[in-house]
Amino acid sequence: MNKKISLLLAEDDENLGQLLYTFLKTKGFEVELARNGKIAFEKFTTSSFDFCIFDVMMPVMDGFTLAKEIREIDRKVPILFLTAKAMKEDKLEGFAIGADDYLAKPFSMEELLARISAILRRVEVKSTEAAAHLKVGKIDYEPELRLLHLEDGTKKLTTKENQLLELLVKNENEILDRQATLRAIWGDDNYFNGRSMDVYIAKLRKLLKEDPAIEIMNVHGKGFKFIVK
Amino acid sequence: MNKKISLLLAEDDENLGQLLYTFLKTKGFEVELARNGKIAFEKFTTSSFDFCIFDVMMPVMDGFTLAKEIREIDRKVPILFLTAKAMKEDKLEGFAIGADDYLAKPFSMEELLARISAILRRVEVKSTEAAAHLKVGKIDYEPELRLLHLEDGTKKLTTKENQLLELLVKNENEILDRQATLRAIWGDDNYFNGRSMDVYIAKLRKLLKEDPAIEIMNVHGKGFKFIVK
DNA sequence: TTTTGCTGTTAAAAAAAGTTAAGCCAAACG
DNA sequence: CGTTTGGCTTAACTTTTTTTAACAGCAAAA
Repeated sequence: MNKKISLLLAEDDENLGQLLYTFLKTKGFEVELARNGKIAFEKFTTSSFDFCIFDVMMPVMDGFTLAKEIREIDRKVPILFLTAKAMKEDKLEGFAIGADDYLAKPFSMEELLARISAILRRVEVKSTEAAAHLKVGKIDYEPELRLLHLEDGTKKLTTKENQLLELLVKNENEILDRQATLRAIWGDDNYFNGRSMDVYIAKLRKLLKEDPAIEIMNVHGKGFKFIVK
Repeated sequence: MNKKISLLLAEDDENLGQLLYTFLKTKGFEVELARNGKIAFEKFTTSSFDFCIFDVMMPVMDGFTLAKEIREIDRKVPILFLTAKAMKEDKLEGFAIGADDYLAKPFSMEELLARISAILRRVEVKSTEAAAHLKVGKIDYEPELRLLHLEDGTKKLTTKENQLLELLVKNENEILDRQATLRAIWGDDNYFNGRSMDVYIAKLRKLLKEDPAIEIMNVHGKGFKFIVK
């Protein structure tokens, strides 16, 4: 699916650092861990990040100084501070620098995640997608516009046709689990929705049959597999 | 250059409401105060706001419900919750809905202001570039003036035409939920209003058809999607 | 091999949406 | 006042999209 969100994490405490690193990784972020502000700043300047999480108290270069430096070169990247003390002055200083949020230790992982999401949701919106064209064999497919360009003209896909084909194509050569797909598109994997899905598989096969290199293969009891030879 | 930032404040407590209202006014915001969620929602649908501050506990319609309704029609507007209890579950629920921040009573005015600023800074960058002003190819739309400039003259939109088009444009490339839209514009999502909306969709399509890059796409059972290719 | 469950396919039914026109009501006009 | 006008809703009919039904075929288990 979408590109992973890259996250710069600056935390000097080994334990907490590892914990956060692992947690955020499992949540699907791409994470860089820096042990102090200086290292973090170097990382920031050499590659690019979508989000920053900084501990305030760190050796060599503290979180505030780091944030100030970064704000000089990037006015927009969201920054979230972690701090041991919930001191109001610190808090205000952080916001003044341009913090986006502030989390006092101890905090729960859930809460951290919730805050990251809250901030990212808005920032992310526009930055994404540039109308991805999927070219498979003779076929040119634009999921965003629900268009399937075939040899004999362009077919406008219906909502369901498009959702299903998009999932199939995005999981090319992998098994698309039947139940998971039903839940994803129909919301429920009951019998009738299953039959409905089979009907749509038949429709897609009919549409795609002009390209013999493409096949929607059934994996009995498991799901379907979109294959390009 | 800058227009005042408009702020929707939903707070049932008379004292706190007045206090916040006055404070925010002096800080240069344009503030609307609503005594409960229902009134707030009506205000939100009739005029437009840059920022929302909602008390969680309110009669008639609580802050969470209000936020949910608003998120259906505006995925981006920042929402900050105020609550008497600093309960973690509440907090998480708020973030899940798409809150941007969360402030537990009692809080200082300074802190409130700091948080508003922190959130706005991020949002503002985008909103200036975006503007509620659509200019695509031949079409130029001014929602505030209800004017649609086409190749062959300017069309004055009616109230409903304008409300619907504005919502569509503001949610460009995203699904505009059918029911939420009905509640936002018609106040009720019954069958007849639904048909009425379909009639307006047809009208808008007819108006916009001169620009082939624009499409109002239907997402069966969900709503409509305004697409600019 | 037989049975059972899963899938392929086509057709019919149902639901949602597209379109056009008629009806209704309130504000503006004569 | 009666009439016109504009905006919105309701109605009627059409088309599209999705679901359900029916039956045939095939795969795996018994």
